[in-house]
Amino acid sequence: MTLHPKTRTDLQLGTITKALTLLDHFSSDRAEIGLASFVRLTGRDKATVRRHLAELEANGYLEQNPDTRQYRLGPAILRLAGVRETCFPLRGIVRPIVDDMAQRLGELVHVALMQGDMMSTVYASDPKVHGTRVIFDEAEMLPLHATASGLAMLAFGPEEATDYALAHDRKSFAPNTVIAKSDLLHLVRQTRARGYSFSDQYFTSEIQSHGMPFFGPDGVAIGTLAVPVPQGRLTDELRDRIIDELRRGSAAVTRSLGGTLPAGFDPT
Amino acid sequence: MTLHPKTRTDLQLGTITKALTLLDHFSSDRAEIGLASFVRLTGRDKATVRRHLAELEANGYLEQNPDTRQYRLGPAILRLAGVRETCFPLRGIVRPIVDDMAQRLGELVHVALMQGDMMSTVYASDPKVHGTRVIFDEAEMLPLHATASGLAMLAFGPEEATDYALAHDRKSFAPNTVIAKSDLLHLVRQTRARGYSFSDQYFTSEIQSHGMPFFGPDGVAIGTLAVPVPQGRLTDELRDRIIDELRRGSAAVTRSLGGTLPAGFDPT
DNA sequence: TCGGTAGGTTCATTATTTGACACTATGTAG
DNA sequence: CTACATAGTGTCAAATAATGAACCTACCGA
Repeated sequence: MTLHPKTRTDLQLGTITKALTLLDHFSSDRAEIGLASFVRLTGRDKATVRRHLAELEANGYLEQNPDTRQYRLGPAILRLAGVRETCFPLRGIVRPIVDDMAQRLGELVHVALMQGDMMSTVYASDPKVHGTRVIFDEAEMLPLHATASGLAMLAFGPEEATDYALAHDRKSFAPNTVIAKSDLLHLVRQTRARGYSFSDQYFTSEIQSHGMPFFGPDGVAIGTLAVPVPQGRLTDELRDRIIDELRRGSAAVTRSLGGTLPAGFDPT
Repeated sequence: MTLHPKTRTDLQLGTITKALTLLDHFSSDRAEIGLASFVRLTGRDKATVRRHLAELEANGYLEQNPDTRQYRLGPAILRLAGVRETCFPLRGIVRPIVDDMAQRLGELVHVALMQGDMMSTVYASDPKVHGTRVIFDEAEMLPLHATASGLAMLAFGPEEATDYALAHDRKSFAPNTVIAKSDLLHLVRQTRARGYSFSDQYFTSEIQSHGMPFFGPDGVAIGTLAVPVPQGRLTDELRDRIIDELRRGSAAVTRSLGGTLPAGFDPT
């Protein structure tokens, strides 16, 4: 046994990963990306990138806009998403629960799943009752260290995630983003102790957010519920209602997914 | 040197294609697939398959069921589908149009997109008014030569698709499936001439189906609308109504997508 | 105990991928 | 017109990454 702890500079990229990484550059803001842009984004050679793009396109994961010659996500993805949702209807399960929460709170409620070292949105329910609303991009990936969802995940999710988040450099997103390792550790412990996470403009200015995890069959968190609120609207009373809704929502989602709440997590 | 003369019939598949092909084996019936099953399905070496699976999993395209150790589609796909739908909201555009059609007809209406040498379902609207209904698997890929959607595509889609479908062996799905090249060509010409396709139990016994394409900016078909009906329910009157709805639906979808109807296609 | 299944790993060999460079072609802004 | 951006093709030597046979472990039923 070599004792090298996970020292790998983690960049042993296979061809598959290199190609799939290309797809990650798409977002709501970047619907279409051209060859030259990909070359700049990845730093790889143009010929290589082109080969990858061509192969992804041949498989339906990309398609080319005939006018601009830029690439966009292809229909194969829709099909796979359909299969996934048919077989494992997370979104469908979560939706009624979250819609109810949003309705009662009058605030946006947001569901995210752990994915690699980020979180990806599964569903967001906006009750649309206030004039000022949280602008939310469903396609954006959320960092673990700077969001209420992420903190809840770090506190109750798989250990590897916490280790990773602590070991790597953290980007700053807003003036309040917590970067220092000791501070982050403190936040995680605090989150574990009280059962919910709180982000005070860690990710977005003027947004405060509460988060709580839901759990898989082994009592490890697999995703989160979160309620972001515009700064200033958050009163003590609203906070209490949010925590209460999160508790009930977390239990409901966990139950519906066939998961189990871990011993230390008691949504009294 | 042992030489089993490699009877390689397959084309030069890149690593990326090999890996992505693994994902295609998932469907509503096959929600989870184990390593051994993949080996059987693909005929490739176990170690190779395992590496591909691992790399797909690392990127979130697969995840492993902790209990069974089988693989299922992962959350990355949901995210990409979200981006795709945000940027290019085909499903959202198509839904109201198709819902209306289904409502008026009282029959299932089905939207599919061309993808490679198959068609994949984008949306299906079931008005649920009859006792007997068409059972429809949204996740299934449809062959070009044996469905109303496929025939409409062959008649009005890119030439390459027709060439490919005619050049390759065709599978039989039901007693009526058309296999012979000359017969298929005849069907395609007929479809072109009258502007809609008709499948009399080519794909599924007891199902008759009418189809019509919708078009992209260049006047080439990019997808289809189809109305499958249980055999016996299809009267002349219903057929006329279906054709009429298809005509209007095809025009509406084409318009909404910013496409143009080709010169020869006149939905009078 | 055996035999069959399953998931997962190792490592030397090999062949696929890679990137630099050169070249075409189209579009567009000055 | 030039100058510079874009997309795309082709070649080829070098390096890296993919490969498959064999091996290991664990589980299950007889």
